[in-house]
Amino acid sequence: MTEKVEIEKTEMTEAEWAIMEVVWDNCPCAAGTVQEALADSKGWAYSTVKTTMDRMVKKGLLQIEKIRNLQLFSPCISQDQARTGEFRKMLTRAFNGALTPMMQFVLDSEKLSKAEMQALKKLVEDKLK
Amino acid sequence: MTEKVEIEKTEMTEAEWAIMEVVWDNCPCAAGTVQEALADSKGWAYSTVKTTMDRMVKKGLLQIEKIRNLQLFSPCISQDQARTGEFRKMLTRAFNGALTPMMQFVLDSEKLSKAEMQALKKLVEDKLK
DNA sequence: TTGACAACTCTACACTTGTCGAATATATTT
DNA sequence: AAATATATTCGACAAGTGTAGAGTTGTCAA
Repeated sequence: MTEKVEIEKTEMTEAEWAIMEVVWDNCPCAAGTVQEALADSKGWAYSTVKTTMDRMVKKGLLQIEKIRNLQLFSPCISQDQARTGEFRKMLTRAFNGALTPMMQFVLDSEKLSKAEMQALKKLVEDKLK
Repeated sequence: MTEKVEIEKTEMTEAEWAIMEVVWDNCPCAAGTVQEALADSKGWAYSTVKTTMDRMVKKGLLQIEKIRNLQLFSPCISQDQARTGEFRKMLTRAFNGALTPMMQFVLDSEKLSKAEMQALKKLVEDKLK
């Protein structure tokens, strides 16, 4: 018998990502909370945020738990899952999925500070032990 | 006097990226060439490809050079620029722009083979020299 | 009970993207 | 020149996204 594995799509638009971040940090959280948290940076109206969040529920990015009359949203995917998704997408697209060339590219093109290089070196060495 | 620097948006959809790759490899190149190159993987009609490419011209991703009645497309941004764009976007979104944490995450979550780790180690060491 | 609010639902609209088919224009081959 | 093959141009339409006002409903203090 074949297990049905749900592979969650973690594709998110900028707006969705912004909302997601607030939800990750304040889970579970109401639409109003998100709206307020993003007021400065985005200036979205309540209904804008709410509409987007409702759509995110439909897409399986968020879920709602209703407490009496209040809707509390929580993420359906962890921040790490989302990070992995973003990373993978970038890797696939821009480097054909190949890690080493990607690393090469980063080392060559992003000008890492000495400190960053040292940190990285340590990371690698520790990992190899 | 202030120089006006055009910062090119490298945002691309999946479809656009696929087309871009063909153009990078066959520059300058006609819409038909792209359509044929993607026939197997995408199965798009000629007009689908052409419409998308025209839109890409409007967005500044491609440019057209016309030879008699034939339009030859070339990229306005290099593959490296696009790669950098993708990478940066991922970094900003998922890691708040911080490189070292991102590296940490990759080392922890992507299961690199011994060989990849060795390769990476070498990359870093060479860079540090 | 009556406002005043806060939260939610509905509807809308413009723009982008994915996808083409049909009509035209141009070139090439009999 | 007529027929054939190519390219290009023009809509078009459905989904998805950004963005939000207006109306409805539930809640709480006076």
